[in-house]
Amino acid sequence: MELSSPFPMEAVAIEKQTLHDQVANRIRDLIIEGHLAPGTRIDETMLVEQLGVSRTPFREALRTLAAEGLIIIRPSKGSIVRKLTPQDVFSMLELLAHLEKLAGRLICERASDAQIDGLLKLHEEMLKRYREGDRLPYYKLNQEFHSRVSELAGNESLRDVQANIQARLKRIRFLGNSKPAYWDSAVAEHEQMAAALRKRDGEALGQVMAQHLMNTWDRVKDHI
Amino acid sequence: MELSSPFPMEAVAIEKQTLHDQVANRIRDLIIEGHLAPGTRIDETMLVEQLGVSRTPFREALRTLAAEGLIIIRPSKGSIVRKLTPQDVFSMLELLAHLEKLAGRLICERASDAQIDGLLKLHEEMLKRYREGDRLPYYKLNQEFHSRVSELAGNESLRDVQANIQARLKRIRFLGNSKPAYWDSAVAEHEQMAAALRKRDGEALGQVMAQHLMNTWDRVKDHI
DNA sequence: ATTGTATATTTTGTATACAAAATAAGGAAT
DNA sequence: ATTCCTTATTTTGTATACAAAATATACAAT
Repeated sequence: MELSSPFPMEAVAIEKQTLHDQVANRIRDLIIEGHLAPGTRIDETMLVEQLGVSRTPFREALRTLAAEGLIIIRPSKGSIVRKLTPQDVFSMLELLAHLEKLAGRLICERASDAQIDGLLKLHEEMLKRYREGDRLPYYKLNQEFHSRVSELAGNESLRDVQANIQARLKRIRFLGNSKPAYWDSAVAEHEQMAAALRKRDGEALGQVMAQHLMNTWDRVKDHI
Repeated sequence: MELSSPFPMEAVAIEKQTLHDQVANRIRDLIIEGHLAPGTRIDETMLVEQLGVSRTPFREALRTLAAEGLIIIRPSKGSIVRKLTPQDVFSMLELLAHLEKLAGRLICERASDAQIDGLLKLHEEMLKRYREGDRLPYYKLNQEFHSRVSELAGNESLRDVQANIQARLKRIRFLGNSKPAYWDSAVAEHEQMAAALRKRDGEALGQVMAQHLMNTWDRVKDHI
């Protein structure tokens, strides 16, 4: 069923940022870093004041964030930071599992040796952080690893969807790494990924990645 | 690897529409129905006049559409209707193939008999239109069929992503049904889906659906 | 004719102002 | 005290106004 992608990859141009974009980024960070907790009402007057912009770009930013699924706009009743139900998280992880399974298979077919090498380097970095017990850097490298796998799969839509879901799950997954035992098992799974990568065994890689994501459900489900 | 979803399905409330939403819907229709061709610049002054709204809700609608991938906002240079490159379409179909493969597997596990029956009824409807040569109604039922498969898979994220991609491909897929031979083969594939559905054979259903989508690439690729 | 440059016009981005809706506050009646 | 209703106050939605940027136009110099 698989077709090898008939298109090469290409670079993207850098665009200038409008106020709207900056505001969207700022709010996104506030949400992801937990300064705006899920369920919190988004106080326009306050935030507009705090960010020093007028309501027009601010509200445009809200539309963007709503479309991304980070907030919910209730007509005439204000916006709130979206609170993920267990159902939401499960469905996102289930989907992500399949997306990354696909990505895993595809990179083994499509990525260059150098690119695979880059992934393995990233993996080594992660291991180092793990051994030294540096949770935050590990976490960031982990995000980077998964993003890059999706990136290198050579399917832009896949990358976009993965990025969106990963962003929305960011906070929750961070919490999931709290228990040491959880971290150990996650690292073990990453070791398996690295092994599959070295062999360019797409089937195995996909399998491990999917399993990894479904295990993530077990690791995070009590934190919701 | 598969877990059966630990959550039941539930109904959703109906929300009132803001002006912004109405405008977004209107423009979406204009794009999907081809009144605003891909690549076309979106003339704010003209459309705002035509729709009888001010620029504020109009521009908010643009943000929403941009987040959905239907238009592209180039800062200070206006918005254009997004033109899909062959790469874009391929990547969307490749992804869609995997999403619907997953959906096919899941409905066989999770959907009720009545729901599967509903799908088969829809299929019969489609056949009738096919035999009578009514392309447009067939096309609409087809969209409905694929949407409902994703709906019944019981994974909200999957449904959302499928809906988004399907919407963006709407026009192009319509064009793909032009040649009679193409239509014949698409219907043949749908017959296979129905057969798998009747047996609740998720593996087979997923397989056919994925194949169906990859064949769609062949059916549409010359229309881009 | 072509290129370049200066000026006018249009288009886009943001702020403010006003209207409508929702929420909160203040009593009166039970 | 609790419920209901009425009236402020706040919050949200939309329109308009102004600023900045981009594009088009006109004209001169080569």
